[in-house]
Amino acid sequence: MELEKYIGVIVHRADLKLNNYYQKVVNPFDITVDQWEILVILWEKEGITQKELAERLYKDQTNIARMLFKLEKKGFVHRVTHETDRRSLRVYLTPKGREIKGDILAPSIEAYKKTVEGLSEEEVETFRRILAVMYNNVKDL
Amino acid sequence: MELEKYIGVIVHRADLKLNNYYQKVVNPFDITVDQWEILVILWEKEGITQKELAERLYKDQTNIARMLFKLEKKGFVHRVTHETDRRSLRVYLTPKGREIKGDILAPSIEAYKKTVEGLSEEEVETFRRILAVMYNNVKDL
DNA sequence: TATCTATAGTTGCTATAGCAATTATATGAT
DNA sequence: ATCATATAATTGCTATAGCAACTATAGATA
Repeated sequence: MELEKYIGVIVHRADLKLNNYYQKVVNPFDITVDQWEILVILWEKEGITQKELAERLYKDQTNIARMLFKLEKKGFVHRVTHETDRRSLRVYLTPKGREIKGDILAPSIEAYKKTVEGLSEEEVETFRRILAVMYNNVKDL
Repeated sequence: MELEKYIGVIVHRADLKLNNYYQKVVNPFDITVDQWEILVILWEKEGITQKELAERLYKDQTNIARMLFKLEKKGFVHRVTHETDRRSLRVYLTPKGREIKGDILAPSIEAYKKTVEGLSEEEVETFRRILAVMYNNVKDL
């Protein structure tokens, strides 16, 4: 069977290219795409724990911790021990972290539009639906 | 804009899950998914250079070199200096590398079938087409 | 209360991704 | 033939992914 027939292969290639492009979009803000994902969640709701952040982003707690460490080092977030559970850390934005929210939205939406250029809204929806089916097909295997 | 609307975000999540599943499929053969991709190409044609392999797989030459080093260490491939261009290395399979071809095909096809379960062949084709459009939309940005 | 178990986070390890710089070899221009 | 440029591969660096092991704290139970 040809390599390009495998869904995993073509999705992986597309993922790399998409990530590459999105990285260029957020580069001016001195963050990575994954760090941007964390910020998107925090812009919506601060004070959640690392574990909650990991669950919300479907990412490994280990990596969330490491990304937050970098975001903290760069001055975008700070972490505070949970008042009633001293094992947990609550994550908050710094002024610098809140500041870029407004600047990053327009280029983000622009990036989305460029991604789906030439496709109808219906096609994009179809794509989402099929991708979700595939995701669910393999997620517990 | 919600995180899950971004194509890059959902494709990335799907990619991780797919890779995770495919890794489990090739685990019994002591290779990674990316090493499997290299082997698929070599099963079709041996003696190509690392550069050609990188181009064929749309991967970085740097990483191809490192993956081949690991495949060589594990005894699946060996590399020979090109006769007329001593900068290049031709990659060949070892008997061990050829051997697993037959054993890995069935589980690979099985994995494909599980991935597209519940989808018509037409839906999968639509998915491929839309993914290709998105890929081309961002590949040179 | 003492202990056992579960949980949040961290550290260490290995994998790929991709970029910059380096080395060795080829090739084209003078 | 010599020198400048291009190319194949390697090395080094930083990023995420994910697993196992470890630490500290919470919560449940005897």
